[in-house]
Parts: sequence; structure tokens; C-alpha cells
Amino acid sequence: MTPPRKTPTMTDVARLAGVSPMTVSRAFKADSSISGATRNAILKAADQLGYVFDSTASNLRSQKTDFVAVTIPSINTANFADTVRALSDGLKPRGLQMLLGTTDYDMAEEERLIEQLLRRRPEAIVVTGGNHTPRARRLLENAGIPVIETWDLPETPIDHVVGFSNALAVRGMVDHFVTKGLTRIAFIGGDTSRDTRGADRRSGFVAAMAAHGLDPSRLVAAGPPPVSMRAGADAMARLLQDHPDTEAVICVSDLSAFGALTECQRRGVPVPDHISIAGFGDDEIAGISVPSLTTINPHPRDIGSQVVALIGDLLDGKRTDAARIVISPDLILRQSSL
Amino acid sequence: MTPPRKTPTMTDVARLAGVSPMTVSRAFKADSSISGATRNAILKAADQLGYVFDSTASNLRSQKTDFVAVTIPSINTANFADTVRALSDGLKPRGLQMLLGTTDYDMAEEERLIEQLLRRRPEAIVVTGGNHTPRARRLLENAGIPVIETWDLPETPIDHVVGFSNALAVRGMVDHFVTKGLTRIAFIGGDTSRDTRGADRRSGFVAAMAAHGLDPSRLVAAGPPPVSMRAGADAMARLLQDHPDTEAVICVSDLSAFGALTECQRRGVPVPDHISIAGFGDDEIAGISVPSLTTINPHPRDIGSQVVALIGDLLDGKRTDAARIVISPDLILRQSSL
DNA sequence: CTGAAAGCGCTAACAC
DNA sequence: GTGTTAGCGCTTTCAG
Repeated sequence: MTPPRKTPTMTDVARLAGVSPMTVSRAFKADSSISGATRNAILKAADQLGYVFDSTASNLRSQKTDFVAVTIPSINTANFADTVRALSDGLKPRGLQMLLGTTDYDMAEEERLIEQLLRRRPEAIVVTGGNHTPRARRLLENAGIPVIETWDLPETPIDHVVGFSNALAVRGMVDHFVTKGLTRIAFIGGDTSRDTRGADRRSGFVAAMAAHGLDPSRLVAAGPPPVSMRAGADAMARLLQDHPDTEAVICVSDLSAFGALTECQRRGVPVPDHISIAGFGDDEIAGISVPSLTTINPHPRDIGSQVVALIGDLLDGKRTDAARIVISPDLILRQSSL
Repeated sequence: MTPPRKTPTMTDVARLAGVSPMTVSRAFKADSSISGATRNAILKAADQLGYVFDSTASNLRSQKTDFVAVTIPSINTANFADTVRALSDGLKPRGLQMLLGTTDYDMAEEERLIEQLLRRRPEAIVVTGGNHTPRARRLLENAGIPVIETWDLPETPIDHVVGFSNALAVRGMVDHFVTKGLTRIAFIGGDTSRDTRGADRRSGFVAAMAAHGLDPSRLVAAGPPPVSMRAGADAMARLLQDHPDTEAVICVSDLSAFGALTECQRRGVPVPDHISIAGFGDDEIAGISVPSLTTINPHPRDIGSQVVALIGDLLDGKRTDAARIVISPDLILRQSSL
């Protein structure tokens, strides 16, 4: 019977290859000065032993983990998933590994998560949103690594920002509707206490309506974020009942907008003839549903790739100032609005 | 001007609190024997110094990382995201941190990813699918940690399995259509060379059709996975052109099924009166679209929570045999099919 | 291009 | 309940 075979270490590989452990170390590092012949011999010996490089030891000694920590509210939300994908894809070729955690739209949970992630000693940390508990903010400020806040444009950023104004984006949509002559406009959104980006979109709506001298009180709460299609449909049902004369509705997300659209379809309410519908996100569904959905594209993939580029520059020392990269959301006009 | 303040270590905290580093270590471990008073004093000192526990050192010394590695083909796919969410949510209370990587439906990329993840010394690794390069398989076999293959039912599993038969699930759908009297049935799917689960669904379709003595040749290729709504719509356009007498179509995913549905709507082809449509996944859209979509629910969240329970039992030593947990996909009949 | 010595920050193992 | 010693598996640093 075989003994409980211990995992082989560099020393084992060194012995088999007839070199010092230091040379084995060099063989596993891309740009180190080592002859091709010895490297090949070492890699062969390593393969023979089933050796797997131990990052934990390497990380401790070199004080480098090649981790980039990322927090998002939810993973099953197309927009955030798109940003994460762009992040992950961009970090990979740079040899960086994403360390992802979700906050479930909860700032206390975000604080716990940030602390846990910082313990892993990432090279940088990317957080979604510009609102944090005081302790979370302090942890980030003292982390000694680049901090990038995204999907938002905080007034007093911790460090770097790659984002956009959610309020301003919705204001553009309101302006568009008003220009088209619509005045009785409603907003469907989630619990503003949890989703700060959703809250910003709602306050953008209220401010824009007020600026046009219009009634901003047609606000329908659609439950906890992320607002589902079903929640959007239910909210639309309530809106049609409470304010049957509503001419247009802006939804906090494309999912809720699509849900709202289906509710109209089930009730035989023609869109956009009877009511215009707009979403947020430019998810794939917005472009393909019948009718297609007017929406706002906040360029989630761009956010991810801009963050990657920024992290690259920061880690390479090519840049040291606090970046403030502003993404411009685009208004996408489609069939669901006049 | 302040010196380039070094990150404080346990030794610094110990000095300030007037205890030994070992006692500080105990203060940061949940279940260790230490008096409440000293713990509080230590945590206060740590807070004062801005000390952040260093997992990298802890991991090396204790030979425990509390990482669970997870590979999925794509993060922007609702089904996988649901499994990942259940995984992440379940691991969190156990003090385990998910280490997520995406393969982009590429086995060579999966091999690279698996090697990179194993270097981080996770406690367990969860992979999507039962198909791997020979080297990837060898790496997993020799990893010395629990390996869980998911979303599939491989004939020769590496270790543990939590999944279902994609082929069998689609066979159930074909059987249902045949029972309803439909015979001219098509299949819309992605590149079978890359997406092995998609390939299994397709081969399940072909086998089921053949078993009923029906023509299994109405196969429409919809491009690289994950098959988008748009790709589903384009595939439907081709199907309607090439085989206008098709009575039913089974799509590899709900996204492609919804895309196909919208194409019918744009062309004025009534669903299900002229053609029945079925998807796969039971994404939220399937239940809410008008008409709603007949589909298969493979219970992605169950897969995730079963995996978590299994990992828990394995790490606690409550279980040592190779598990084979079979999930039963459910046929969900809705308006899009007769 | 290769090697020897030392040590990254924590904790297992053992004392008391 | 607390302290001491040693060492996890690498890589920095310095020689050669």
C-alpha cells in the first residue's frame, strides 16, 4: 500500500532534476534568466512528480498575490455580469486572477466582504457603487492598494472612479419624453433603501420632472433589487390601476421594463400607442423584444475594460493620480416609446 | 513627512496589546481558547493600528486556504449564474471563499484555468461538465482534493458528480411533442464542437427522433455558445425558410427560444398555432413572455446547493465515497407549445 | 546563468 | 489561558 503521498515541493523537483530549488523557482517564472535546457529538464521532472506550483508560498514571500478583488451587488444581473466578464477577460492576459464577491445590495454585507477580500492581499480592489459604511470606507482608504469605485460617480471618491451619473442618465430619458409631448410620466423602481444606483435613478427622475414643472409623484415601488421581470409586471399592473392615464413609464432596469411590457400585452394595452415604456441597461432583450424597448445603455463592458486598463497602468506605475473616468450612457430609442 | 508606513503585522499588534503574537493569532480565530478580555484588548489594539489579518501567511502555515475553486463556461448565462449564486451563498456561511474562473466553452482554456486555480491550493474544485483535456483530467485526479463535476452525468466521473443527463432531458421534450401528435420537429442549437452540454442536448434530440421513427435532420446551427436571443431569431428565420412545414422546434436554451419566438412575432407566424416552441433552462423570461415558453427546468440553484452540501460533508469528513447526485430536470409546459 | 542563506507572517505543537 | 520554538514553501538578496 502506498504511503499518504505528500504533495511534492520545489525541493523534490530540484532533487530529481539535479539543481537547486532556486533554479526550479526560476524555471517556473516567465522572464527569469535560465537556460532553455535546464528549464526543460526541470519542467519534465516536475511533470513526472505531478508537481503543482504553490502560489500561497509564493504570495507570502514575494508579497504579491496577483489577485484583484471585485465586489458586485448580484451576479445574476446581466449588467454587472457584463462588467465582470470584461474585467475577468482583461485581467487574465495580465496574469491577474479576479476574486469576486457579492454584496446582495447590502452595505453591511459589503463591509464584511471587503474586509474578507482585503485579508487576501489583493493588488487592487474594484467596488460597485460609491456608498459604503464608514468602516468599509476606512478599510478601503487604508488598504494601501488602488481602490476603484464603479457604476457611480461619487462626490467624494475614495480613490479612482470609473462610472456615470445614474440620475443624469434618467434625466435624459425624461427630457426626451417631455420633448415628445408626454407629461404624465411614471417611474417603476426597487427598494431605494438598498439599491443606491436605483435610488439615484429615481431621484434623477423626480428632479427632472420637477425641473419641467411636472408631477413627479407617480412612483411605483417594485420590491427588493434586483427587480425581476415579474416584479416589473406587478408594478405595471398597479400603475395601470392607480393611474390609468399614465402616458409613459421609465423602469429602473430592462428586466422590469420587459415585465411591464408583458403585463400590457396580457391586458391588451397597446405599447407605445397607449403607454410608452423605457428601461435601463440595454440588455439583449431590449433590442429583440416585440416591440423592442427604448432604454439607456450604460456600457457595462466599457466600465470593465476601462477598469482593467486603469489597474494595468496603476500597477505598472504608469499613472499615480486619482482617475475619474466618466462613461456616457446612451439613450437608445426603440419601438416601445413614441 | 510620514515614513512609507509598513503594513502592521501581528507582532505589532502583540506589542501594543502587551501579549505574544500567538495570543493575537488566537484572538483572530473564532473558536480558540482565549479570555474575552484579552481578545477585546487585542482587537482594539488591532483596530487602532489599522491591522488587517494576512490570509496569505495563515494559508501557508496552516495549509488551509478556505478557497473553493469553481469553473463555468460563461458568467453571463443565467443558468450558470444561478448555480454560482447558490454556491457562493452556501459557501459564505461556512467561511469558504469562491474562486471563480470562466472557460469560455473552451477545453484548452479550461485546462489553463484549472492549473491556475489548483496553484492557489483550494479545498475543493467544482467544474462544469464532464469533458476535459487529458491533462486537465490528470491534474484534477492528482489534486488531492474533492473534485465535483456538475451540469452533466459523465460515464467515467473523476470523483463526485452533481448533475443530470442533458440528452435525456431533451428526449422527454421530444416524447411530449410526439404524444401531442407533432412529427416535423426541429432543433436549434449552438456549435456542438464547443458546448458539450449543447451537443448532448442535440444528440438527445436526434436519438429520440430516431427512436420514434421520425426524421431527425432538421438541425439548425446557431453559432458559438452561449447562443444569444439574436442567434435564436436568426436560426428561426432560416428554419422557417428551409422547412416551412415544421410543426415544433426545440431550442438549446431559453434565450434562443425567446429569440425564435420574437422572429415568429415579427413575421406574423402564430405560436403555437402554426409552430410550437420549446426552450431549455426555465429562465425567468420563459414564465413571463407572451406567449410563455414551454421549457425544461434543470434546477440550477439545486445543483449549487447540493454541491455546497456535498463539499461541506466531504471537508467535515462526514462522507468519503464518490457521490453521484442526480438532478431531475422538469418539463414545464406553457403556452408556446400545443 | 546558478546557488546559499535568510525570512515573508502566521500558526502547529508543545510547554507551562 | 498564554508563551516559545520552529517552520509552512517559496523568493529576495547577494555571491560567484
